[in-house]
Amino acid sequence: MQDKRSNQQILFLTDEQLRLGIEAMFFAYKGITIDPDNILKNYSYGRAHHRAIHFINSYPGTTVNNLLQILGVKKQSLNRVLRSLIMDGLVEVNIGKIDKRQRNLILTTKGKDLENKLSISQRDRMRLAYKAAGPDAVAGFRTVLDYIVESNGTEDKNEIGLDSELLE
Amino acid sequence: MQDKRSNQQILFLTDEQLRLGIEAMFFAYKGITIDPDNILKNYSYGRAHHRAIHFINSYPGTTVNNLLQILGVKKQSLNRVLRSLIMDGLVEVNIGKIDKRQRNLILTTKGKDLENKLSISQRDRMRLAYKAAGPDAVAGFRTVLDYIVESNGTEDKNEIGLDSELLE
DNA sequence: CTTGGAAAGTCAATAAGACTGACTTATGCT
DNA sequence: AGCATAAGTCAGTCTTATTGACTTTCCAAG
Repeated sequence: MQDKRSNQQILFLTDEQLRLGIEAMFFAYKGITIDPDNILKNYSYGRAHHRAIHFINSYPGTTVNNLLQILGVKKQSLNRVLRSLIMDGLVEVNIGKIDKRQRNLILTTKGKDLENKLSISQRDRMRLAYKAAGPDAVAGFRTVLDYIVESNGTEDKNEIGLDSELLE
Repeated sequence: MQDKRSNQQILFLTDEQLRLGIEAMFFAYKGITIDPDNILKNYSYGRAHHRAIHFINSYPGTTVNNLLQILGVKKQSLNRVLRSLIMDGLVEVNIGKIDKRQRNLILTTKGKDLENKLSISQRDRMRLAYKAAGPDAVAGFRTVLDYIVESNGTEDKNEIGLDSELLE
């Protein structure tokens, strides 16, 4: 019996290996949110504000409904966050050119400044890890993450569309 | 100029690449928590209960202080969660053999059953991603995660010690 | 053997973030 | 004209986490 080993063992898919992977995700996720969390305290903002700022920056001109789908929260939750960001002058709201019911969200200069401050702290941490791990490990890292995300089904990251036409 | 490319480009450490990595972490973390979250609803438990169950399972006989350090929460937060798990018969508390002030926490059979139910749903998802990505990608995945976790400083995952001597 | 400190547990008040449910306003589309 | 959609709102609830203060039990050093 040469191939007595199961496929699981060959691929290191023992329960213990999987458990360690899950645990590593937990600690790593904590790691990349610590710095932004501390920065946000000075603004009386929380992680919810960060997520909104992050994705409005990534998809400028995104609509409220798009954002709701990306973040996976109810509009009442997002609205409270969005309202404070708008009132504080970090997010600008533009009535949709094509569909006037829609609101296209973009970051103001002030909003971009905070986004930059937050993402720099995260990127610095990621950069160190990427550099230490090397290009091949990074490629594998991204591959596995993408497969995990894919397994969320197509309900997420679906139709996020930049809709850049709507902006101008 | 043959080496006009910066090291960043060579290692794919552009801001955009880093941003995508951070975003992938967000969606992947969401992915591996969806199934447990849904299961926990049926027990009127939340993610905090899951974390407690997970780490008591990983480090049987861990003390309350250990758990507080691992989870990074205040004892008032943990206590509420722990109390319900103890009252529901999922966690057993044993007075420390060496230091009677300490409480060593272990899962009961009932607790292990729920832990298993929760971790199976997560492992299934991880296993699929691991299988699809292949062994090399998995190795890289773990390498990068470990470096991110390391950058948390030594305050985390420090002195988690199983203290198995304390158990019997 | 006393005293200071550590481990655990508790009570109370507060806050962020998310939820459900119900409802309004404005606009698009048929 | 009438229904559906996008957005916004009000109200109430829940979970998780926070700070602050305090008690009980026990260890350990003087």
